[in-house]
Amino acid sequence: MQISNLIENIYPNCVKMQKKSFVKGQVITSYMAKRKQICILLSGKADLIRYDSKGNKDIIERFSSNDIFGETFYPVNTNNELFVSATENCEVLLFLYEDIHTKCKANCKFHSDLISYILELVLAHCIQQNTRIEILSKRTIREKLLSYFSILSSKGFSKTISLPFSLTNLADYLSVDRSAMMREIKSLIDDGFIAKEGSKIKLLF
Amino acid sequence: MQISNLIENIYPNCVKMQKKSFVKGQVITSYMAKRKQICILLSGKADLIRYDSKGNKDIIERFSSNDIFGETFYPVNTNNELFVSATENCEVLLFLYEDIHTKCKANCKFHSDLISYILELVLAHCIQQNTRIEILSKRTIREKLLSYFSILSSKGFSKTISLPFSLTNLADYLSVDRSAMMREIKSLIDDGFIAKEGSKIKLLF
DNA sequence: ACTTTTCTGTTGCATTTGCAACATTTTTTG
DNA sequence: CAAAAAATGTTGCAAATGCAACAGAAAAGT
Repeated sequence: MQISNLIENIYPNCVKMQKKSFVKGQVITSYMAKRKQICILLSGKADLIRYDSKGNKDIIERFSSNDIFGETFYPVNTNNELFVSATENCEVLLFLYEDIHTKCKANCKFHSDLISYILELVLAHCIQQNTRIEILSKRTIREKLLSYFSILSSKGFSKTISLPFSLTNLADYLSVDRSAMMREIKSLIDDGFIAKEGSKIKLLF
Repeated sequence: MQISNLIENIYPNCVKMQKKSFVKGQVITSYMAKRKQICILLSGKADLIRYDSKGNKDIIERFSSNDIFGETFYPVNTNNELFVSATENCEVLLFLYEDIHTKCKANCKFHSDLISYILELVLAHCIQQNTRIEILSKRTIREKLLSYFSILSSKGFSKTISLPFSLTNLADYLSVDRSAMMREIKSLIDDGFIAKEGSKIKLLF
């Protein structure tokens, strides 16, 4: 299914959707407690951000093409402010959950296609979340690294993998201290579990 | 929306659904790589289980009433066997993703109601997953406990919370060693962050 | 009511981890 | 191209954590 087809056919006839562009650094949306907004990132990259009680910037989630986000997916209280900020130029589709949930009068084909499409995106999101939970559930950095590498390896059908992001970001994804992770990577190499050439990693098990 | 209404109206006219009962200990379903099954737990409790390479039982997820699961939500490879086992007597609704995704000929109301209902369940699931990720992302047991308690507190609009499961299960949910968690709970009490009476915990911050 | 299982609570110890601080290399940007 | 910013790599050290092992309390099963 092509989202671009859907958008052009459905908008503005049946669902109130907005397609907006944002430049790097711009705030795409703030999460509001009572609203139920859904956003689909058509292109670009963005971060879900919170400033904690001490004022530290906290990146909660990173979004790229075809990711779906918005307060509908995230628990929002009145006492924590969450917002999504573009880290690259972005194109975003914005609408409200109730506008797609409540059927249009015509019970039109595009409307139900849109719901199916959204369901598909959400399911893909679930799988990603479950993968992350599985990794975060591991008790040691070594186990986290190994299960992350294994998953990448089986996805790419190869014992040699190239990391999709920097080691700094990997440490964030695994939610561990970067220097401790570097130490563990070295130790994995020393113990003969992996070999590393630049950003390519070869699994030896 | 009442799922029971939906089931009685939709079945067996448009979507191939099965409503099955399982007794405690029975296997509800095994996750298969190519299939896309969706299950809705109508009543009872069940665990998503894997046996790791050493044969250790690994509880990946715990389901209760109105939880939605199945291989559609979880990354499945051919080399790891996942299955869902009833820990209490269960009633489960089973169907295939393609059977609801592909619209029925009649484009019937029940069909699209079902999709909306599933979307709602999936969104609830997403919020739970995001909550868990947020907690697992914390670096220390203390932070994990405090953020878990805070979330429970804001959900229940009260500084006094009662844990929804045993301390043993809480340690699993936080993915930390139980004895280390007990030590940290004691230390939180000593430092005046919380007070504890049986399974009730009072936040003092 | 008795037995068995699960849960709670505790401790010592070795290991892992986060933290801070730094030098070097690579990448980005004006 | 030069300057600034980000990423990589490394280390010492204190603190946090997992692990193992145990005893008593509570809950569940027969």
